[in-house]
Amino acid sequence: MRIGELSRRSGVSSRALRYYEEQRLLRPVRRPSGYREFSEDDLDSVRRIRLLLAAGLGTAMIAEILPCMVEGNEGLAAGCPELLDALGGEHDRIAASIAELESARTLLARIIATPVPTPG
Amino acid sequence: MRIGELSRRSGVSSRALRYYEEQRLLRPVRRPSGYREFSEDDLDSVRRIRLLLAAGLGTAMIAEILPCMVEGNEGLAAGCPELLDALGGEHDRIAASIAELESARTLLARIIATPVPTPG
DNA sequence: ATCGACTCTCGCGTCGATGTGAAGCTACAG
DNA sequence: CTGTAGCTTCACATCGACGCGAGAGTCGAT
Repeated sequence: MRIGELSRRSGVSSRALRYYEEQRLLRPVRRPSGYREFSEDDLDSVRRIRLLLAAGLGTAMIAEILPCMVEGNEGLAAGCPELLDALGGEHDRIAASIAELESARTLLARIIATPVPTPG
Repeated sequence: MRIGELSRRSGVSSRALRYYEEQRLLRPVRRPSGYREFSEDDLDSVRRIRLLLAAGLGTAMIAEILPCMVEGNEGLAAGCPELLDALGGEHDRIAASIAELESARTLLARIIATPVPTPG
C-alpha cells in the first residue's frame, strides 16, 4: 500500500511515516516512480512504534528493538548483550513512570471528588 | 529559604524554579536585595508541580490546579465549573496513558524474557 | 489529454521545559 | 576590605517528533 493508505489505516500522519523511514524504523520498498510501498506488516510496526514512542523511547532505541519482534528473537541477545541492559533500563523507567502517573491520577481524582462546600 | 536551598532540597534546578515563578506556579516574596524568599510550603508545591508536569500537564493547567490544594478547596468548583471538565479530561488522559505504558512495559518485558536460542 | 488526488523531496517552523552563559549585585567569612 | 559563593536579569540555544508549504512528478479515471 502507499503512504496515504497506511496513514489512514494507522491514524499516523504521512509526515510522521516519512520521518520513521528516515530514522530507519520502517523500510518500505520503492516503486519505479519513487513512491513508497508499505507491507501489511508495516502496519503492525507502526503501532508498535507509536506505543514505544508514547512510552518515552527514542527513535534510535526503537530502531534497535523492532527487529527483535519480526523474525524470531535471535537477533536480540545474539547481537547485543548491552541492548538487553538498555532495555531493562527502559523497562524500569517505564515502571517508575507508571507509578508517577498513578500518583498524579490519584491527586486529580481527589481534587475532582472534593465535595463542593454546601453553603450553610 | 533562598532559591539555592530550595533547589537542593527539591532536586530541581534554580533555572526551573525561576521558570515556575515566571509561569505563576510559585509566588516567592522578594527581599530588599531582590533575592527570592521561598516558604516551606513551596517545597510541597514544587513536588506537586513536578508530579503534574511528569503526568503531561502544562504549566498553565497546573497554575489553575495548585490553588485548589492549599487553602481548602472552595476555589475549585466555586470559581471554575469548566476547570472541572478540564481536570476530568486530564484524568482520563492520564489513565489512558497508564494503560499504554503498561502495554509498552509488557512488550519490553516479553522481549527481555525471551530465551536465548540454545544452539543444538 | 487532462484533471484531481496523491506522492515526492527539501527545508524551515514549532512547542515547552529547561540549559547555558554573560554581566553585575549581595551576603557573609576572614 | 577582599574574596568567593550565591543571587539577579536577559536572552539565545537545545532537543525530538513532527507540522507545513513550495515546487514538481505520478496515478487513475473520464
